[in-house]
Amino acid sequence: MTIRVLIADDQQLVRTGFQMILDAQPDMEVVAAVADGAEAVAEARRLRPDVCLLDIRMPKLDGIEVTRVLAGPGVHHPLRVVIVTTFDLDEYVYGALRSGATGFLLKDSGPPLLIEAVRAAAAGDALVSPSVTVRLLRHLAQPRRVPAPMADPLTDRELDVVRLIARGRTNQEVAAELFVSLSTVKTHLGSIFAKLGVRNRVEIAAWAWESGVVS
Amino acid sequence: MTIRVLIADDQQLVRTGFQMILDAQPDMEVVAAVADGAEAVAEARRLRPDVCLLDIRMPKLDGIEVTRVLAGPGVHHPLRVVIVTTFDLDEYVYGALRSGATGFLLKDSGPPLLIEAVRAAAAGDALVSPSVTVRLLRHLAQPRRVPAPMADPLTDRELDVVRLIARGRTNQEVAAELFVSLSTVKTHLGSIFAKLGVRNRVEIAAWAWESGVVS
DNA sequence: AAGTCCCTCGTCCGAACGGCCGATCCCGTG
DNA sequence: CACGGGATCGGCCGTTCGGACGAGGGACTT
Repeated sequence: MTIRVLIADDQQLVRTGFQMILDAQPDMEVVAAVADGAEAVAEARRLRPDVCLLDIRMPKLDGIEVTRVLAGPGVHHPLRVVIVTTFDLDEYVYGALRSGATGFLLKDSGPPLLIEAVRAAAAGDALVSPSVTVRLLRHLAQPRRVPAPMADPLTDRELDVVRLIARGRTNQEVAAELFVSLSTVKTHLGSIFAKLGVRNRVEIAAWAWESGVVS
Repeated sequence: MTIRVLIADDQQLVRTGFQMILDAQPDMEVVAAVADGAEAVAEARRLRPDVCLLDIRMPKLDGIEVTRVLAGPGVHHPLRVVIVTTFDLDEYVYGALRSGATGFLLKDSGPPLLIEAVRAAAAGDALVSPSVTVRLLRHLAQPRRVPAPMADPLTDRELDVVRLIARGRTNQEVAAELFVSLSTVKTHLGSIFAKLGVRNRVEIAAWAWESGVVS
């Protein structure tokens, strides 16, 4: 049962390099090597490989968009996709993994990791580059919400206001929902501004989301 | 610069197996191989290895407790710890990673993964077994729901505006940061209101936080 | 060449916001 | 009892926001 692999990268050297590494494995076979996202989609649909190695930076369609098409939600026969990129920017990582990728490799990874990533993807598992994984783990292991002990804590009433503000209510609506007058809401708002050290209601909302007051 | 490794596992065969694999690497050296958690702590403090391979199931102290002692928060000179186990139960995974481990390997992983995991840990990175990673990713990608595929998606420029708005910027400040006029910002705002179906900037912020556009 | 998006910019205007005063009431604590 | 803090109101004023127009240019598709 050989693993059939598709490679998509706009750099010729990368394509051939990956192909040589993978073809040297007895249980792997590169069935296509294309240079842009549109070709990747077409060939993937035609050849139905087990695993797709996709670069992020590609002409026409980038790797994340290709992933969304091939492995995203709602796809009937999703392919395993491993994103391979030079950049490890957070936006790429989360975008890729959200779009349905089952792997994320940096190009500075050695051949062993590439091979293991393909093998893992074929098995339905996922291998992520260690330098990226360490950041994912920090996000996972640090859900502790302690932004600032705040010298002057908000009162209960002020928190009521904060919660409604953070949901997009206007001062009028807050007043109505709390059964107080508009003036009262504005007074509370003033105290909140001072205590949080912010200048407008959107910053209150941002603080509320960050600190977990709303979710 | 050889990587000095400590192995802790209560099974003799596993210890020697790991030791043979790692000692075969030119850049690695096993400095100790112990059979229980108490010994692991003692030897780790005495020899100060670069990486510790810890089993979870061990007499006296289990691998997670050892990790907490050697690499947990508040430790002055934390060691890199890779947890190696036969079981991939979720409790173990999260417990291990929260306690400060920088790697999580299943014993069914091949030697290449073990070697890469040690190398990654020594470099301050983290490698997690693919079969475990895939579950971590699901946890990570799940809360990122897509409430509505949005018939009319935001353009790149509109997303720029959304991100700044969500951080509490005023229209003036957005205009300045994007090098456009106030009118342009307001026009974009209008499109965003229509597309998201919201009525004020705070609801934009709330949408941005919920959808993960900002974090 | 025509059409369609997207980005850009402008004006006018009413509503909402935020800052700054001050004020009353209640309920604790010292 | 006096004091302080929280919650509740009111008025005034300048700034910001948001809606509703119109309009030009650049890029891409047909």
